[in-house]
Amino acid sequence: MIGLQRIREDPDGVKAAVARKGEPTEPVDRVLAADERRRSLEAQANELRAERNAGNKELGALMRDGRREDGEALKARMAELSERIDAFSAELGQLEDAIEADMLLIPNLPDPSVPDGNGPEDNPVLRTWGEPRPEGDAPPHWETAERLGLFDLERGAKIAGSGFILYTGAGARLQRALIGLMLELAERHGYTEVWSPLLVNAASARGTGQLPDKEHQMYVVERDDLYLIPTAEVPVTNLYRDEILPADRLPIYHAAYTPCFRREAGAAGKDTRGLLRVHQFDKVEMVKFVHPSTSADELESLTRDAEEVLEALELPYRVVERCTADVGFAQARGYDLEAWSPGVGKWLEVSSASNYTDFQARRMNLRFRPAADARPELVHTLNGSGLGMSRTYAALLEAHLQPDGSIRIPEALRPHFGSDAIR
RNA sequence: GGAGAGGUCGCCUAGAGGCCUAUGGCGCCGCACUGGAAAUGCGGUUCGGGGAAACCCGUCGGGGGUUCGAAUCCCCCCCUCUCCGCCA
Repeated sequence: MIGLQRIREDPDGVKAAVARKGEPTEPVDRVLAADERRRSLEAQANELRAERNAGNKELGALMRDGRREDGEALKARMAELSERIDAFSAELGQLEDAIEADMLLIPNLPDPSVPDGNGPEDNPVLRTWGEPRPEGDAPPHWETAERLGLFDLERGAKIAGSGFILYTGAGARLQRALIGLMLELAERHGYTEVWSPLLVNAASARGTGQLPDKEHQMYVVERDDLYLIPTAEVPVTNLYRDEILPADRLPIYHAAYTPCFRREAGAAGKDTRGLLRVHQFDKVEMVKFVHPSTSADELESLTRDAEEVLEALELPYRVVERCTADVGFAQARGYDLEAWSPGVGKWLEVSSASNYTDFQARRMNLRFRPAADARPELVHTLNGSGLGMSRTYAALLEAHLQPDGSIRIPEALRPHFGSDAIR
């Protein structure tokens, strides 16, 4: 959610920013009108409430003094007053619900620096690292994985369905090694590890912005009103929901390894082979809670932290900035890290680092107190993958394939994997 | 899943239909005293909304209800603790 204040002060600026993201601006107009009406109604209702409070106080005194007749007369007047207040409250309640519903439709405003664009193809490439192998220099990862027995797609599908990967033997160990390395790097970069629930309640899903707009992406446990997390961002960002943090607690960095569950509804037919688009994948996520004045810099260092994972894995990658069409609904700005996949012939998105500014914090009512006697302010939240496992895994199988058919395990991964190659 | 006890302003706590405009303590902030501090004293200290301000309104886990009036009574839900059951 963005601030109502912002809409009041600069409705045209807000609408222009919303339009840059390709989102509808009608909710902004509706909020503006409803807010004005709400304030007028609230002022009137408050006046009546003040009158009732005073009257009831007087009534209490009359009853104590035993002046029953005066009391009964006042009581009748008060009953009428309450009826009028109820009528106001009912209308106010409706208005507030309408405002709330529209506010949830308004995206975070893109940072002015975000480049314009119509889709991912317009994301400018900021830098490239490493020496990408020529396309076709290695077979697609699913062929190598099958040859070396690293996963069993058919049995995974039998157990749960297509898109649920069963890793086997060295393939399973490689998965675990990657998780271990990523957590080690995150810890070295100052992130405190958390190990979180994999199901969240509706309030948490709403807090980070999965509800209401991304409900179709999540698996729902309807009976218990819980959601399987699509990313660790959801539980970890909600850690401090409804809290006021002392200023000296900031910045807070957390990292978490979790599986992620995504229905990928609407993506049928896209990237169906191998590990490119799956319903369950593993990920180490980094989450930051920071002072608003630092969030721009924090996004840069967060991105660097993710890049270092790719460098440790010796995987050539590039950094792109997401353009207006590709910046998420809740995000103000962000970068994608894409690892080169010579077998598939594509740059695979393995990490996404984003600044949510105060958008999630407002939804979550997550604040900090700048000074002991100051009013609370919203923190800024950021998150980035470090990294998403299945695509990283795919890139690794292709980038490190040796002429003899083995997979070279990069130096940094060896202590976690236990040997220097998969043969 | 069953039974019981609870949930009050950062923490502890009083509160049992109108003297609640929510008490007291701790902590915190300001001031005084001090060379500086401690101790002490005085004042302030939930969060949100409206207003230029004075001030007004809401807020006692959440939501409904009863009532002229609810922290207080009734109903539903959530959470915590204890015991029982089941179980890795």
